[in-house]
Amino acid sequence: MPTIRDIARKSGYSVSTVSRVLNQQKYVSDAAKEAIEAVIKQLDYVPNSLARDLSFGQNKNIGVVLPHNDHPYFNQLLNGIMDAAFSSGYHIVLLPSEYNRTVERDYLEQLKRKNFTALIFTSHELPLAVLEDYTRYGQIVCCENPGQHHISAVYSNREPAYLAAFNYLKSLEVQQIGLLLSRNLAKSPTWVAVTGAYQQIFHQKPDQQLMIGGMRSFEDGYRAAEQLIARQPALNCYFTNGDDIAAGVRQYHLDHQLPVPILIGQEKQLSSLLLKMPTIDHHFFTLGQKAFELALSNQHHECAFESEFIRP
Amino acid sequence: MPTIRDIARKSGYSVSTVSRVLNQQKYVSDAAKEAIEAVIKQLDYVPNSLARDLSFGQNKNIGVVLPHNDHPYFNQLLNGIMDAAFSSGYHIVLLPSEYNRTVERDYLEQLKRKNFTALIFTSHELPLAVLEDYTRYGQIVCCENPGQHHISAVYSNREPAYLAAFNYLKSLEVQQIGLLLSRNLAKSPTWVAVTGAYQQIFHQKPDQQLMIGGMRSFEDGYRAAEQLIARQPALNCYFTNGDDIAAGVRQYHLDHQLPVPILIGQEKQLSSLLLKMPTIDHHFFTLGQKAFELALSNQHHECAFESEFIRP
DNA sequence: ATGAAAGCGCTAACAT
DNA sequence: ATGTTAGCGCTTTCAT
Repeated sequence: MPTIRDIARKSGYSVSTVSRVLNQQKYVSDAAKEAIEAVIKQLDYVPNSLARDLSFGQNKNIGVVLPHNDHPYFNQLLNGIMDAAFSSGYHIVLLPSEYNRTVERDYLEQLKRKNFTALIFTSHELPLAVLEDYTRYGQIVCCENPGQHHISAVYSNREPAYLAAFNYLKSLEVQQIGLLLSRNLAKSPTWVAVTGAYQQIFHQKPDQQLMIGGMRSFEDGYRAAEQLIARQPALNCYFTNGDDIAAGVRQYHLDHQLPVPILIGQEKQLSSLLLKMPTIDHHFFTLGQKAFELALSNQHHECAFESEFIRP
Repeated sequence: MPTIRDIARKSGYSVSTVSRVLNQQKYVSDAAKEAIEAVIKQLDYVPNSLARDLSFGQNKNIGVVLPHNDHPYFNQLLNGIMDAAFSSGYHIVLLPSEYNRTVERDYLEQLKRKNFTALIFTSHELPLAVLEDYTRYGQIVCCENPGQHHISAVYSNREPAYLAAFNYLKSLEVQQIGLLLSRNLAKSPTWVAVTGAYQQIFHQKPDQQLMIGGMRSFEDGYRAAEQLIARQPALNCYFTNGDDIAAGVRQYHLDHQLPVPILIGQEKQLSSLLLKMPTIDHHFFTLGQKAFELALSNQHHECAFESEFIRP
């Protein structure tokens, strides 16, 4: 592989002049430019990125930490990130965390080693204080409200949409509501927000027996319906964390000659459109785009969107 | 940020000794090791990856070229790749190509610049000869039968499963079959394989009017059913390129009081399990794992699997 | 077991 | 406009 020195020697110019034409800088005569470019073409030369990165002190990689990639939340967010990254010259590195703190910590250490220019946490198990601590080594963006922590963030304010959704169900005079949620943790922000909104509207806590977490797919919804119906045969209303999950619930009802239930989806997947059910749009794609934007910035930013309750 | 020289100075040892303890090499006295590690901890030092990569002549990034990420084919393949990469110390860089040759060419050039150690093409628009040409700059793995081309490859032999599927439909004495396929190109390998198998079993070409390409999702299946039923109201059998697509078709039939059709899915998504329909497992996850393995190897390998027709 | 020094290939400050 | 050279921070050969 020829190096910049080879080009310099063969063209009769110096390395700095070659470097100048490579980087399209000023102060290069047409003659020099032409001669050098000829040699470059002749020797089939391309500059070495590793050397360039070392010299520049950083590479063009943005790490994206995500626990797994089979939930629309991560898919849509990632698509937004990719979309924004596409024409930027930056690369997206996929960093699976599996909700493991040690793994997350390792990625932070890699940021310190300059393996990435910035890190986007689509979700995190580590305390925000830890993330904050690493911001001195590179930009870090998280996807939730960082509260007091000095971390760049993009997130959607979910409460209003949740309130609207429960209000809608209240107006339908439903008796019981199955709550299908994402994480299994009662302390997760989503869980808290949903139960909070529920209480505000119905003036009581949701029935623990009708709550299930860990929902990711159509299949999960199907099985959840099975479980909940066993506990409460008359159940015919579900608030779910995804359109596909709702579709699974619906399928279970259909398959077992139960009346089609009242459903609320989330993520605004196209299935909600087809099944004509209400959904909640958290604007994850847009969030992803914004997250990437913040990752490139070196200032602190917080960017809040508003989730939207959508009736068919 | 402290460098290896700082550690050397402060510990009283030389740079090379420090390097030895960093890389856990032999020939370091316990005293030296201890002293050096103390200083490392004290100064909160970590080695710089950029410098390391330059010195080593390559980084630990594997680029994965994929046209888009909303088809289970790519998702499952990617999951397999990620799974294999997870504990390897290598990173997966997502390289969206959008079926664009110029973009693909650019990724190949980046391989040449040593921006990646290897490249996996889950799909490619560029001729295989071009990919082959770039193998001198790093390992390249493609996900189809490379034929005469000297490129490492993983793929699944689809024909037997297609034959089995059509045989199954024949045994059911279906009159017409809607064919829902992936790409819109009549020359794509899949298209050729499917129509070939069809002809072998039914001794005639499939009806062009009942073929639709570009299927990616539940929604696509739903709309395709709509179109095909308009052309052929009695249609009640579909061979599809995905379980979700089949699910969409089924939904259309249900929503329009049409009898539930005979369906064959693909990709062995869980929906086929729930909907109790036959499917074809191309083992994409396994393929992905293998693709990553080959990416790390510097020899030429080809690895063929066998697709599997699965009856519920 | 330890150290000195020569790269790795490029950028950029400085000199001419 | 062009050239010289000192880094960037690490690994590795070759001495000792």
